[in-house]
Amino acid sequence: MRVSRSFIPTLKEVPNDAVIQSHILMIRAGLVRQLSAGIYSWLPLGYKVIRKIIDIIREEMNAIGGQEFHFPGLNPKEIWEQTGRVEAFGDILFHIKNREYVLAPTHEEIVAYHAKGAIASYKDLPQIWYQIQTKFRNEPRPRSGVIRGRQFIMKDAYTLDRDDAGLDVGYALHDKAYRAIFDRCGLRYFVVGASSGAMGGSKSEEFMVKSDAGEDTVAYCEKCGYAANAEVAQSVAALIPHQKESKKLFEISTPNVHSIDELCTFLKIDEHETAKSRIYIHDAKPILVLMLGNDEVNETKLGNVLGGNVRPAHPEELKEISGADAGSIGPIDFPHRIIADNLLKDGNNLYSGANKNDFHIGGIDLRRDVSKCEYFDLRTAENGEKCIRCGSTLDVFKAIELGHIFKLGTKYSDALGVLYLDENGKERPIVMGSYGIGVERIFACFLEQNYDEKGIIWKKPLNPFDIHLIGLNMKNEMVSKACEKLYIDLIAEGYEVLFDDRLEASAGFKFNDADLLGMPIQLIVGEKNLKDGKVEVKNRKTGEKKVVELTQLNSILKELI
RNA sequence: CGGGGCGUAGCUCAGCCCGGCUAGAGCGCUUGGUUUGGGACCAAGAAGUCGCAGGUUCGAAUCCUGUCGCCCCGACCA
Repeated sequence: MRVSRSFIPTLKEVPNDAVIQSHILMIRAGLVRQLSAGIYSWLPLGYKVIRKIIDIIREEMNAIGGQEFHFPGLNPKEIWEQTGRVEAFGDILFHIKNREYVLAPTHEEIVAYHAKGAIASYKDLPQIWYQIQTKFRNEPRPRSGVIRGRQFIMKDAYTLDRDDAGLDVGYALHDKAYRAIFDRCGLRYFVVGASSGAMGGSKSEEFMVKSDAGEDTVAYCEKCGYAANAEVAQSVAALIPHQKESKKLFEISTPNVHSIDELCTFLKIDEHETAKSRIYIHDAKPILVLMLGNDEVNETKLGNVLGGNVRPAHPEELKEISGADAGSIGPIDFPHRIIADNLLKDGNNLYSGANKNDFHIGGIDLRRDVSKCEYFDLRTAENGEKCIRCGSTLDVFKAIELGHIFKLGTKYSDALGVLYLDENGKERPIVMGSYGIGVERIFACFLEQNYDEKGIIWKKPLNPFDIHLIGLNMKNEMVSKACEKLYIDLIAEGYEVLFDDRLEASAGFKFNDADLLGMPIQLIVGEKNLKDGKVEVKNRKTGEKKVVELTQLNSILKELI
């Protein structure tokens, strides 16, 4: 492709709207342009990369027996009402104004609709159906460039099986395909497993890329591979030491002390000598949750421990329940259920609220004074704590979710009546799995992992071109003739070549554009070297430059690419 | 939806607080010329309903009200 005839609008300056690196680079390198919040147009160079990503996905999906579909983006609302998902999606679902249609945010309903009746026998199963298609979600706040858009390309796959054993097989196949896809795309990623108890033992795994631009927080152990969403991640943190002697309980006047920080300052004590109290309402009954020092209650873990409905108590409710307002609540003589974080186990000589405004109690020995207390893991794992599995150090960081595989079960088959006959002639619901990959997210994550201060650093197989051929002074006949020949020859050799044949652009301008666009190899053709029958080969990643004989160019390129 | 910021030329931004001539700069773009190994130089030029609507005023990019859009933080994320 000739630069002089291509639409590759590169930008010198950092666009106002872009904040994260991948977004900045996409816009600066002329890969994408924004149309509206969360809505992007892919420009030719960017779309070339999108197609390469899609090709890889398609190959790996076909390799596990997937059959490619193209389902409509426009769906009858009625089908979505039958599964209750018009309500479940709420404002996220786009509605068409002048007909009873919705824009599909995913396609479980449509898969189930087509499977119904058409798959009538166990002999028709299993099936793997997939598509690579545009999805629509009315995100309340699109952000981070193409990472969270209102319209995006998704590979979504669905398995149809007779039973859970079949589903296990389909799920494992997708796990394998996903690893192959992300490996081939050259991404550094990891897999977060989460067994969601509420779904009846259903399994789900998320494929994540570490990035500050991410929306999920995960805890990850490099050594053993333990990875979990921070909401559920477990860690080993030091218990507070049990002191030999427990003091007696004593009450202290603490006027205007409402937080752990204020209490520590007021009494000149360490945070680890205090226990913070929070009151929740669990199935209409109050419950006191005790945390060490300033640790926050992890409400996801709390919910998992308690089951049922859990919500923080309203400020107005606190006094009636405990006798005090927030800041003075504590476990001593608290008349309802008390649970505490594991770190407080065996704690003594602790300070906490007195259930009387402006008073705290010291000398609390939890074993002695709060004997009915139950202990659970209720805190959020923090960076640097020990891995629950292997004991080495946990990393807690932000991550981008690239893909998600999970076992659906019979939710949609039941709702839509998607049944088949088994060997015994008995009707059974088809067991489904659902598997998604964000195509643009692969793109963005690749950029997040492959750039420097000059621009993008592409590598096979996603690079839009293999070679960036740069004619330094195209008005010089020797240079232009040599470039034209190289362009033809390299293409004939099977390389994808971007040819900067611009007449006017100066050398420096072309170099900087080439570094920004980031093709793996730059082939620089200038008068000086050409006089000696040589050209310069530059490795974009290492910056290494070699002046080589034209006659040896082919073998050198073969080594490099 | 809550909090914050921004909307002036293709891009980045100044001007706005304190209203006043034909609304500016840099980059980019066009034409001519000189250049061509790390974002060249000279000369001439094109380009903006100052987001939109209403109001105040002799006069509004500037003040007021409303509205739309975009970005960031939070909430949300099947």
